[in-house]
Amino acid sequence: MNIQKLIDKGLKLKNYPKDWVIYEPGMQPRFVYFIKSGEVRMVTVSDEGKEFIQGVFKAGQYFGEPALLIDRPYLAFTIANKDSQLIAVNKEDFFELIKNEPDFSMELIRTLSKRLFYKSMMLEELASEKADHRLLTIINYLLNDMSVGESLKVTRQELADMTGLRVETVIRGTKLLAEKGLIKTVKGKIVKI
Amino acid sequence: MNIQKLIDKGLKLKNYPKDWVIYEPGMQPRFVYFIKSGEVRMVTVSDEGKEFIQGVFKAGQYFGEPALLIDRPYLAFTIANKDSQLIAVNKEDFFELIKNEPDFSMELIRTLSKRLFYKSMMLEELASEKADHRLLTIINYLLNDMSVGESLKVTRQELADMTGLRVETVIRGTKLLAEKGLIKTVKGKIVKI
DNA sequence: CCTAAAACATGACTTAGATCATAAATTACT
DNA sequence: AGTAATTTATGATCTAAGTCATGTTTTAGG
Repeated sequence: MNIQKLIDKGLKLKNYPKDWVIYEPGMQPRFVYFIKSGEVRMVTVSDEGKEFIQGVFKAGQYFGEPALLIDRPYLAFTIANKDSQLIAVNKEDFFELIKNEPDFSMELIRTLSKRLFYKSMMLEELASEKADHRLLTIINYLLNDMSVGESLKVTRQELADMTGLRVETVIRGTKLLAEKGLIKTVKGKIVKI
Repeated sequence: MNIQKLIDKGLKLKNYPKDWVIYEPGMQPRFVYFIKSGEVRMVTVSDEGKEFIQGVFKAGQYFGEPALLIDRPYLAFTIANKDSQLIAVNKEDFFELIKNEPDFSMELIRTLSKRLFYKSMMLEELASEKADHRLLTIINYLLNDMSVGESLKVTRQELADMTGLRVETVIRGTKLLAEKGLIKTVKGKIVKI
């Protein structure tokens, strides 16, 4: 979906400062959010306060549709990772979009499929694989759309929050993977080879 | 999607006996499968042979679209749980369906959203919660669309394969949950209250 | 450039759940 | 009904990863 199109339709941009909570678990979904600029993370938090990163969304992407489409309260927090500009599209407008923009409908199906694929992969990992395997899998996933020499700009804590592990375990794990030559690190940063 | 409609279009039903493997990880997706009758389970298997149930599909449902839509090899096995009748719809026909049956497109979006929702919930569980919490969550999920007094017809092993736990852990866990009154069991069977 | 904060590191100890082994209870089948 | 196969049950270890405590290094901001 072209963000400009939404703006042309008269939808308003809104600014969200870094760390702003866009929505919370339990809230009834009213909008789908399109990202003009910035970055948003979607996290669930367990009773004991442990965070799990369900996804990260960047400029050009949108989030919040599944809950809206099946009419169930959100189950995650979405929080601005950086200062961000979003367009909140309400239910009716979103359904209009699906109906009247045939390309969008197809694009949405593909997007949902991609996310489903990622979640299936992660589920298998969390259910069956041990720490190092899990770690290697997301690292490779994150490195996938990067160019050789580039380094991952995620912290060990974030890797922990994506894998359900603890920082210490991630630290020890990356070290081990680097020793085994399965990943390359330069001054602690994980680098694409 | 109405299965009858597909049959009317001239698509052929095919029989799959119980335990038949419909597709395997690594295969290039060519079809979306609609279930006329029977039941299919989708499982991933780790290197050490541990199975994880990604989903169970029943009559009227379809499976295999995500991989097809994003053109990536399957990552799970799909296996007939019972003798089943399926219709394999090829890529072109499936895209036709999306384009020309406006209701189907919307239905597909909803279906994908629902599955995404379930996977997000399970990811949070596997990443952050401990055994008993995980157990209680799927048990409640499974009990959800059942009527009071009815009993779950899944084995402890299947619960284990849905939660990433081991049978023994599931057995001890359900016992504990029953003692705490969080679930009700009758002769080992978990019963909806 | 200097300081504070964030991120990374490492050792010691604890624990939830896996693993292994063995048996009782159900269920399914001839 | 009787036997085999599956499922449930339970105790005894074992171990990967969590937890806690205390550094060191890197990064960011004035």
